[in-house]
Order: sequence, then C-alpha cells, then structure tokens
Amino acid sequence: MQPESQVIGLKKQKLQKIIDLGINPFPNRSKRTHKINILRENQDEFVKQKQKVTICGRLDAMRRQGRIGFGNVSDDSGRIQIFVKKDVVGEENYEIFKLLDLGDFVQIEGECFVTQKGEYSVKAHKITILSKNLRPIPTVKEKIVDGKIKRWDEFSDIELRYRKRYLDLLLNPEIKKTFEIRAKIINEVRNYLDNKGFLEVDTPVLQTLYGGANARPFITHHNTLDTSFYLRIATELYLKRLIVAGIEKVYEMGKDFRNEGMDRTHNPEFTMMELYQAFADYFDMMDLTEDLIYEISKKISGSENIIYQEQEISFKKPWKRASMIDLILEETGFDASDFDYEKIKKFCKKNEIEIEPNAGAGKLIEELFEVFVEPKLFQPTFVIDYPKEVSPLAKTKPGNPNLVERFELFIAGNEFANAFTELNDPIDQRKRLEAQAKLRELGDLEANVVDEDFLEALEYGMPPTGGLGVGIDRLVMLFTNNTSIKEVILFPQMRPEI
RNA sequence: GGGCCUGUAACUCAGUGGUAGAGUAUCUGCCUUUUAAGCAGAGAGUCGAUGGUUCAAAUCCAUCCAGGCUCACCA
Repeated sequence: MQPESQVIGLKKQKLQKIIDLGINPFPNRSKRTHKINILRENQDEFVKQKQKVTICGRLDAMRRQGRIGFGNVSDDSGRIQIFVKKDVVGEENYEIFKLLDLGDFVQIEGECFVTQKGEYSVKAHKITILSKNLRPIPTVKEKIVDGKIKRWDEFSDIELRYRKRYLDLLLNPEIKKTFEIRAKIINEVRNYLDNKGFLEVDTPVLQTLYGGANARPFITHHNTLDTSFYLRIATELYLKRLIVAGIEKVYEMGKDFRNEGMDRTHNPEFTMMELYQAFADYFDMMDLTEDLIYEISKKISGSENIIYQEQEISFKKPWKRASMIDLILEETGFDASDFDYEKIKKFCKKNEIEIEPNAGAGKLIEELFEVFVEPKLFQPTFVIDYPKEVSPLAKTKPGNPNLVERFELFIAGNEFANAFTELNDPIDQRKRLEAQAKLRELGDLEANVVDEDFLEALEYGMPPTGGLGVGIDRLVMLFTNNTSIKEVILFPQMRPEI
C-alpha cells in the first residue's frame, strides 16, 4: 500500500503464499480450448449445452462477495465475465481465487451460463494462475451508456501513453486499431507493388556516405573497421544503382533516420517507401501514386472518401495537378516564372519571408510556395515542376532550364510524396552534386555530399527512370485521423527520462 | 529556439500564503448472481527539481527538468 513499492511488496507476499501452497505462479504451459470471441459467437448454443470451455486471459476486474465472486477476463478477442462460487470450485481453489490480483493472467476451466442479471459468463470449475502480476496496473473502469463506452480514470496522460505504450494498448484498446490499420496500409502498399511487378529489396541502413535527401544524418561507429557510418537518410542512391543493374521495377519500405527537429509530423526515425521504375517518368509516378492511395482508401475506409479532422477528403481520380509557379500566382498574384532573383527577393522581403544567405531564386520560390500555398492544399494535389536549385537529383524540364520534372503530393496541408523523373546524365548529376558540396562548404549542413560510387554507376548507364517516395507514417495519420506522428508510431522518440 | 499551457497518491483530478484533499485502486471486515457491485474502516504523497521571498510556500519569484499546443527551423 503506501508507496508503490509497498504495493509491490504485498503482491510479492501473495506470490510467496501461492508458492507456499505448492503452486507455480508462472507455469510453463497453458491450455486454452476457446477464445472469448468464440464464446460470444456461439452464446445461445453454448449456454443451452452448458458448454465446457477453458479460457485464458488477463483478469481486469473483480467483484468479490463473500463466498462468491465475479471477475472479468480479457484476451485479444474480447472480454467475458467469470463467476466463481466456493461450493463449485472447492475450498482450496477458492483460496487461490482470493489471492488473485487485477492484472494476473489466469486460466478458467468451466461452463457457459447466464447469471440472474442476464450476463453471459463462465462458471469456473477450476482456476489456474498463469502469470502473477507484481505491479499495479492503473485502473480504468468503464460502462456502456447508450451503446458508447464511458470511462472513468482513463489512462490519458500523453507522455505516459507514449513512454509506457504497453499500458496504453492495454488500457485504451482502441489504440490497437491504429496499428492494425498501419499494418493493413503497409500490406496494401506491398501487395500493390508486388502485383505490379516491383521487386522488394533491402539496402544498407549503415552507409559510409549518405544521400538522396537534404537532411543531417545520425553518425555511428564501426569498431572492427574503425570507421564512421551514417544511418541512411534515404534509400534513393542504392535503389538507383539497382536500376543501373537492370532491375526495372524496384522498391524498398523501411526506416530512414534524420537528425533534425521533432514535431507533430517528424520523428527521427520514420518509415519511407521508395520505388524506382525504368522507362517511366514523373507523370507515370503521378498515375501510380494516385492509384495506390485510391486503392488504399478503398481497402481501409471502404470508399474513395475519408473524413480527416472533420473535413472530407476525396481520392476520386484524377487529382488536381498544378505547377508550383502557377499556384503561387493564383494565391498571391505574383509571377515568379522568370526566376528574376532581385524581383523575387523584393517580393519576399515585402511579405517578411526570411531569406537565407545562399538562397537563389529557386529556393525563394519554394519558400513562397510553402508560405502561401502549401497550407491551403487540403484536397489531394500534385504540385509539379520544382525549381532545379532545390532538386539536385531530378531531371531538367525540357524547355525550361530553371525547372525540373518533380512533384510533391499534398493532402490536408501536409507533404505525402515526392517524386521525379530521375536525373540519369552522370555529367549533369556531378555538376549538381558539386554545387551541393559548395553549399555545404558555405555551411548548409543539409546539402548533399558527392557520392563517387553513385556517379560511377550512372556512368555505366541508367535508363530513363521515374522515382517516388511516400511517407508511410503520414499515410497512416491520414487514414487513422491522427494529427501527431507519435500516435502512429508504437514507440515514438522521447527525451530520456532523468 | 520563441510564445502560451501543464506537472499534487498507482490512475483521474480538486486545492491561489496558514496542519496536503476527493473518487477509483490497495489493505482489513461484512456480504452466495454482481457488473463503475455495495457498506464500514485503514493505509497511502520529496505537491517535477533546485534556489529565493516570507513567521509560514503545493500556492509568490527565479532557474532547471519533462510534456502538450503553437510559431520558427527541418523542402
């Protein structure tokens, strides 16, 4: 009682009593004949036949009254009441029942019946302890009112929910649905791509050079080689090597790591799907993205619409496609199509947009887009044709040396996908990476580094290729109606506790 | 990093300068069809941490720690 340690002490005393009775509180084996949902599904028949069942689960409520008692047992399929009567289980077994704590795993051998108050229950003939609880589980009580679950003392502290996710899942069962949907989405992405003939691969997480995105990496050390390694920030450069290798359709789904700020939409490690398709371009990638997410919507929500934060999002094809320059013009009346640095800079200053020292016209245009357009893109929108300056791995748009064939997909004001017609000209690619390296020298810690092996691979020849990256965590947020990435990652990154 | 907010018992929360509270959980007793079981009683706290103001601090001030929202940053 007193502090938690005393409660734990009491539980350990009970444990000792159980041991003294010659009972193993942590037996190696259990024997279950029915899961709880099976009992529910066959209620009428089981009650009629007084069906003998053995259920296993966690004891999560107890109401004892003298020589009888009720409890609730949960497994992953449901929850059911147990009824324990001293006359039925016998003196010795009733003593064991009295030694049970909430949180214990138990095995109940008994028969199905209905209580006087009409509650479908298992009348215990024998109770077996499967695993003794030694730490008090926060108590959540619930009652169904008008078909809705009303809870008292809900386990709701956000920090605790994330730090002790096992308790969150145990005490807030609906959280599990988020992760079931997450698994479904990942399966659907995989099925979709496998069916289209994409080969799933694994490329290194530990890399001697990192690239494929603008981000600061995590650095680690290999003891035997006495070398620094980077945790990958993207899979791009390895997957393109596989396109060089003649694998025409390839994808990888896995964790990327970026050593950057954390907020509602960023976790240091996150799940990304990247795919590359030879003899394709960014238009093909748009079609694929559209179709993939449309199919996910049909699978997950059963329709081409979802409700996100009380607004309807429609995935009905085709989605809006608009160029970045046009969207800026629409929102602000400002025409940036000439890439006139002084003019654009003046407009940025007028609108109090911060100008980084090394930013050129392209970077400023992107800033304008982010400030004026991005938050307004609620329905799925492909924003196409990005400034070359901010896209070192994408191919130039024919007829406009300032632009590249690139798009990002925006839904509900957030970025969901990034894709381009991949740059396969090794000479141009070298120039672009060297320009990035210069930015690094000027202090841009997120700029790309020159990857000589990647450039060498391109020199062997890479076919025209379309590439696409999709943030899986954000997709899950969208389809589970969450606004924080921490809600869709089981164990989100938290500051260590002191 | 800035602004705003939060941190009190295992859980959910009251408590704005004067002896730390409630419900649930826990423990004891009663109770043979309960279900947020009930009734009676008991125990339970470094009031996030440190320093300061004061006769007196959970309460006021400062710093720090952790978290949330938001802005910035991170395309």
